[in-house]
Amino acid sequence: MPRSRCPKCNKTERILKSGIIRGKQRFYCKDCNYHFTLVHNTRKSKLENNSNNRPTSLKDIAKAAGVSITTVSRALNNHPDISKETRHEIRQLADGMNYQPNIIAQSLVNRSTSTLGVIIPNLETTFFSSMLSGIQHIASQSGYRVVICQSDESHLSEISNLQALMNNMIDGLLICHTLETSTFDHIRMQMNRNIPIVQFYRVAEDLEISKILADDENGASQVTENLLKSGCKRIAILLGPKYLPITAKREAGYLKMLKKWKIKPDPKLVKYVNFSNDSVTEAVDGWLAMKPAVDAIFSISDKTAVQIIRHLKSKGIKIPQAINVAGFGNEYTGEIVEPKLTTFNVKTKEIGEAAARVLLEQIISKEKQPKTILIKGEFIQRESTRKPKKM
Amino acid sequence: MPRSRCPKCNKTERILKSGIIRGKQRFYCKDCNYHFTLVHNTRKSKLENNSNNRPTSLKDIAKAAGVSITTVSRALNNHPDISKETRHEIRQLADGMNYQPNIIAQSLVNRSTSTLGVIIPNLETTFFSSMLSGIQHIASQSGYRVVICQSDESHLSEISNLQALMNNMIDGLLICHTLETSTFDHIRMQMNRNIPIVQFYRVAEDLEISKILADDENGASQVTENLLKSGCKRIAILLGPKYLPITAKREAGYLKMLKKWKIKPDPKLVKYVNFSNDSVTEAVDGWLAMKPAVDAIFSISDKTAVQIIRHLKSKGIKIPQAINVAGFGNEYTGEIVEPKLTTFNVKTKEIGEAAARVLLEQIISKEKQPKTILIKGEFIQRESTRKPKKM
DNA sequence: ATCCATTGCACAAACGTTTGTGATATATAG
DNA sequence: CTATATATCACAAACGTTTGTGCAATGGAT
Repeated sequence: MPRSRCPKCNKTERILKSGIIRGKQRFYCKDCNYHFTLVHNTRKSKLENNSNNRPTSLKDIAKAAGVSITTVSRALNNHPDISKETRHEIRQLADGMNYQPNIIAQSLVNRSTSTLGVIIPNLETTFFSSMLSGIQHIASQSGYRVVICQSDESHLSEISNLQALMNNMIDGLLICHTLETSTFDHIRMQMNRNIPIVQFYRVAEDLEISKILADDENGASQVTENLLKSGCKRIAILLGPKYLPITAKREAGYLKMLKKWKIKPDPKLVKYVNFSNDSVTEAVDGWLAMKPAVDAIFSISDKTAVQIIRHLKSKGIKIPQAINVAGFGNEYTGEIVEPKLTTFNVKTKEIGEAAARVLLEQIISKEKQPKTILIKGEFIQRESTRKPKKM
Repeated sequence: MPRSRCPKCNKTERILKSGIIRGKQRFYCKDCNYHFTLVHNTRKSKLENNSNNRPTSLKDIAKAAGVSITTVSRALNNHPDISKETRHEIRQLADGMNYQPNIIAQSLVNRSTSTLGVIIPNLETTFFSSMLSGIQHIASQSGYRVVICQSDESHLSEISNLQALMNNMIDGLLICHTLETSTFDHIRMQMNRNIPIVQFYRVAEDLEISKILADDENGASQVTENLLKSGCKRIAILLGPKYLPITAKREAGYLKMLKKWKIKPDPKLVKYVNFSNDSVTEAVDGWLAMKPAVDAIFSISDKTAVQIIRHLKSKGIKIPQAINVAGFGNEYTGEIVEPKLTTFNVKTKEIGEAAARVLLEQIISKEKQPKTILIKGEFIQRESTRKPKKM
């Protein structure tokens, strides 16, 4: 039999039970038509919460200083409305209380997180990690944080990373696509959001966003030209998957230079591989069997070039006397391998820096006009190819 | 002459100007003692704001569905209070409106950002970037983002990065200290916050936080032992700066093994360098001049070991016939250099993974008990040292 | 018909900031 | 002394969520 008292009319008669809600008995006063639950703890023990070890907030400082939250906020942000004395006093207090502004709350109200997102295929090779390093340095100079995701060369992973990042978390995105990525609808879907996106190194030509490119075509031309100048006639070229813009660019540079030298390109000298060890050695062995003999191999990357050098050496083939080998990228191993690798210096760190700069510019200026930047590289003559003859 | 009407008493007499505030004239009604400014635009044109291209929020969905924000939130979070039908209906609507929850707002109310901070000396060497890769993979598996900072081996930069990250931005921190860092007050200052910190690779022994360590002492012992077994008598060791725990550990492992073999350590065989090229070659040249001759050099890192190999080769010294060279770390270049480098495989990626795992565990369980984990490595015999003799 | 339990939703506070604007005290001019 | 300007501060809304709890309708048991 309910002996509860109605909080409104203060009567104990005509009080009926009105169900159990979340484990607690509810009552209903027929007189004042009021539903209620018997609450013992007086509305959250908020005062005890005070001793909770939360970081100090503006509210804490305001209470300590005897001013309003507004005043504290303005004082710390040097707003002219606040007098020099209060400003100083509050800053002292804030320092004393070890105040650190809550960036999350700031982000919420300012609608900006000072954070850049980066999606990159991989971090374990210096080629990519140095790009990231460039990005990070530029970002940090402008007070931006960098959150990174590795796609591990998986298209699906790229998509899920993209979605995870674009949830209001970042002010801008830098992306270098995976080898698998040949469609770009996932990017298009995000382009209507107000978050600028910049592609770097591996880009999709037809998207209307900014791109930072390595000078692939010109680089491939330069490498090819140097091989030609050194007397090579039959230059094989090892490329990546056919659908990659990078592959197309380098092939174009290669062909352009052959044409300039009036050498008829031989399709058998062009092979497309997926970067696996086996596919590389298979391609090389194919060339070795050819007649007339191949006298130079131009490889898509330094990594594969080093592999080729080791493979040739294991077969007793002299480099560069019998075959010239050139790489692309200028990774550190190219300096270590013997003979030292002739290559093209793709300035990876500069690419990262440029990408970050372009992105920051777009974030700050809110300018949407896409921009394309080509980072020039440089040919590096080392020992794995013969020196060009004087012309 | 002011002809304004008081909004309160509706009179036009006895209205005085009362200053200019933010460019607008203010008035003062002597009758009702009321201050006011003439406002033309009726309290912010908020309705126009609606067409603003902000991302859809719960409020938008609520309005479209004709329910409350609470209901939408609960529907999308599968709260049992909401009926299956409404739940489904709202999810449809949300998908249609391309709703993405605002992570910032969620973070604010949940007091957690699902973000890990990483401070690492450098990203351009695979040694560190592979650690980062390990961290990133584990974090991403658990749905955590990773924000990175490079300290560039600068202590001051480490400190400023630390402060920048600890502002409520991250749920936990992973740090690998710089070479310069020998005091740890900046870490201690942050330990009372509720953000767990885990040190990896380069750690401060006396801090009461979790540490992930490479098996330096044991590794150095193993390398030394293998050199001894191959017949070396005078093993020189190149170490980093003296105050680094890593230096101490490796020196200890080296000395321990000498003692076990009853070889009296020669202080001249131990040198401390700062990793610069010059300091390394200087140390090596010093050893080369010694009598009795040094027959093995054990180098603090693979990078310096490769340098040493190139230096010795340039002097025509045969490796390993005249001098054995061993490295530490197992970087990729060790496989490329000739002769291939004997080294100790510090499992960098595993260190990163373990660090992330320990940190995540602490974040989730709120357990504060520090944990120390040793990641075992393995000796790798290659060509730059003689094979151990059968014992 | 009366009482109670369950279901399904809404209200409002809270997270920690920033910021537009109101309000008071004081200074200055006439 | 009166009328206006300035300096300094406070109020309250807003950012987009989550969540404790209130309330009404429905249905079942007595």
